[in-house]
Amino acid sequence: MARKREFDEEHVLQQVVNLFWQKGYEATSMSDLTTATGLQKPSLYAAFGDKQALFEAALRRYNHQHAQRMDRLLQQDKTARQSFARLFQYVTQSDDQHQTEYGCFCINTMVELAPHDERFAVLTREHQMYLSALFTRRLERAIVEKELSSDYDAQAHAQTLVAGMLGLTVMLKTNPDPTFIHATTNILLSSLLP
Amino acid sequence: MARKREFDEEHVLQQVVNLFWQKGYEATSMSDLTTATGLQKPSLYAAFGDKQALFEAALRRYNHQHAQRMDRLLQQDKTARQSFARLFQYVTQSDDQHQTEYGCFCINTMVELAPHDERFAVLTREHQMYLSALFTRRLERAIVEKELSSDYDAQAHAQTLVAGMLGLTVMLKTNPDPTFIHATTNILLSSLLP
DNA sequence: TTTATTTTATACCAATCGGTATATAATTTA
DNA sequence: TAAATTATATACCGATTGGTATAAAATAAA
Repeated sequence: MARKREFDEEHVLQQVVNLFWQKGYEATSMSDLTTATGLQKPSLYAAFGDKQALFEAALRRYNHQHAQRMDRLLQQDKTARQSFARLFQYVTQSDDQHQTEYGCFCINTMVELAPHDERFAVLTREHQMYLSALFTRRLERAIVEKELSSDYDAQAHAQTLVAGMLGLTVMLKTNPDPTFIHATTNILLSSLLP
Repeated sequence: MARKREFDEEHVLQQVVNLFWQKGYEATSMSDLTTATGLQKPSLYAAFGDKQALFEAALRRYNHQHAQRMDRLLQQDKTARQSFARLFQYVTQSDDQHQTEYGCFCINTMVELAPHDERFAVLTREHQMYLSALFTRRLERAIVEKELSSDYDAQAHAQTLVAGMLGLTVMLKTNPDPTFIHATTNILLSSLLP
């Protein structure tokens, strides 16, 4: 055979995620990516394809990790109310610098690319649907456990919680008064998880 | 004096709004703007300054018009419930092609520029605060008119409605199943305007 | 009409964009 | 060790980026 790769694809891809997450697609140049990863352009192109393919690989990786994180957050507490309180707490006051500074990579892509590229519309929509399914499952469990009444529409409320999380995430980008975020979170939780 | 301008600044600026609204800041080139407006670059630079100043002028124009439209929508119906139903209807099913295709120019800017440019963070935050104030006023009127109970927290609910509208607007960019949008809208209205 | 002033149009600038051809360095199989 | 194969590094490509110098065209006041 031949020479071995000198870099770890997973590690490099994570650095690509962080950069696209922070700056978006258009504002990130291939030069930015070479300096961030330490690789030269031919290595990046050989390993991932062109800029768009690289972005897509990064987004897929992010979505996978993000979904896992959301699921984990929802399983930590006994009640759905506590679970979603923890989830909104994570979204609005995470220690993770990327989460608070740059929001959600998938949401950023929904705004920047989904309206102009059907492939990214599909990719981001599927992630939202997946989150919605996670939320629904958690709410259905709460119905079984008698936390919520049996006529509670788990799916509709799950979708609304996703939309609320989405709105809060975008709102955070303008550095609003924390009381705004607090009040909104409290109303969402108390109104949607009665 | 001297020669007169051959173009109408307001008309040109509206075309600039439409282009930045559709494509965002980075993806819109000065060449795109000259072809869309019919002006040459020196004319654009003389009238509005550089690309960033032109974008800011466009966003200010949009925000002004958007705020007026939101206020008008909220005054058309007798009840707050009907008013916000009409507002969400406008956001999710407007005839206006720009509204449905490209969402909200201000929200797009919150995602693309606010995290990296404090000036746009301020500009977009102030618009959200203004909308929140409009919503609050409408809800307070509903309290006076006995539609809502006197212990209803108008401001907190207004902020939550803004966040919900924001989330729905971003969600729409992925072309989700209309039943998703319908369900979310209904839950938001029934939960936040009891 | 002359003069002063401003807008317009053309052409151009260095810098950067995404992407690649080429050649050298490295490593494995034979 | 020799041959084959692959990754790397350098250098480069045409196209486009935001922005401007220059000069012609047009219009006002004198």
